[in-house]
Amino acid sequence: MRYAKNHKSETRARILKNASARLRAHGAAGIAIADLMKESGLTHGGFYAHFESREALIGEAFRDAMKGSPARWKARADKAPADKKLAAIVDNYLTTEHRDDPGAGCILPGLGAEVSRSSTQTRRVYAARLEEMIALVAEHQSGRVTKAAREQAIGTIATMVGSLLLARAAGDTELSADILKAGRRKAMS
Amino acid sequence: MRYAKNHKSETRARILKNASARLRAHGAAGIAIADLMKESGLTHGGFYAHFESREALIGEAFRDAMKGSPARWKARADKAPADKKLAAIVDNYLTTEHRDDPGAGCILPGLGAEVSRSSTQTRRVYAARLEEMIALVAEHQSGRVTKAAREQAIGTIATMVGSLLLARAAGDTELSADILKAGRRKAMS
DNA sequence: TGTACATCAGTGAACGCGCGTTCACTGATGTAC
DNA sequence: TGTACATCAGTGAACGCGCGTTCACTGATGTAC
Repeated sequence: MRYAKNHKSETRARILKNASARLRAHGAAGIAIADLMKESGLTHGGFYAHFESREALIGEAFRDAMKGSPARWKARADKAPADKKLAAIVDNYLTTEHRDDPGAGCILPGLGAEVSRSSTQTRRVYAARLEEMIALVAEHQSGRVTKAAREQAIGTIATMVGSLLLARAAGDTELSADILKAGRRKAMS
Repeated sequence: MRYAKNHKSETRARILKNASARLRAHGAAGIAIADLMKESGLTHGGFYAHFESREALIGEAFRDAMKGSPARWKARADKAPADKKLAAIVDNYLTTEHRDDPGAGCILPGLGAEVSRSSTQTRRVYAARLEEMIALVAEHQSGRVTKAAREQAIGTIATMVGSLLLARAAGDTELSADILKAGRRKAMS
């Protein structure tokens, strides 16, 4: 064979990873096949050897991007001492780095609006991941996962997502720094 | 004259109003000239008698949409008794009606992501309107507009926007209702 | 009062461009015999 | 060992479609003289 055994699956994974970053940074409209393939070191024609269609790719990229946030949150919490797990999640979320690099970060602030216009299946994926995040925050915020803890966790996540959204729109300004700071405090309250 | 004196300006205002609703409901990508003109009762060719370009229209529609939220918040607060002005703003924001009709509502949850990729001018408009909203909330939340009151107001707005974003993505589900409820409580806390 | 011309909101065919998708082809390696 | 053929990831020209934009034209009214 001309290529290593796992060559094709690696190429596919590379395309998917790039698509996932583009999705987070620029939304679905930011995924143009020719650009994406060029970024992945190939020409546009090769795309269809890996994916059924642009639409199918976006579906997969979305699932991939949605997996990222709960995974990163869990990793942050695991590394922090027992009494600082929630703070670790919040403080790593509302940073200027996360604000300025949406392609590497959470998909919720950037894509929430697009999801609300998407298929039922897409929204189920969204809801399932969000529930994971709620459970994770509730666990570290209240110790137990009661109804009240769930409500509090949802409020915290909504504050985090809203703060990042507003901070990103405000760009690199004083207002933006104020938003991140206010969001951190409100989320933990 | 074939038309009333203010006929042209009325037509222009109608196109702009429809564009503003489309912007909030579907983002900039949701504004297609032919569809927009059809909705406004005209054919696509007439568009350029009113606007320089699609890009120019989007800029104006954005400014129009951004004006809406602080205006609506102020109207709600003015109608409420002195001790319930903040609650009036929050409770009217985090409703199923607002969730299900983005075209008539706040532009922040839906368009924040797009704004972060826009021109400096667009972002200045955004920042200016957001400051108005912060001042309005701070006034009704803390009585005075101190630095601490400002921080608290920002947290409240971030919670409102984040909750609406998540609730819209979740659609008309139990989770969505939980988000609206948790958001109302967190925002007021 | 009548004629010729200007005005102007709106029409709809046509153009050009970007982009998703298709498809015949390439070129390197594996396999059959 | 050598020859013919299959395989398969990737190439790049070409196609078709949607959509923003242009432009010659319409048709009703106003104005000049």
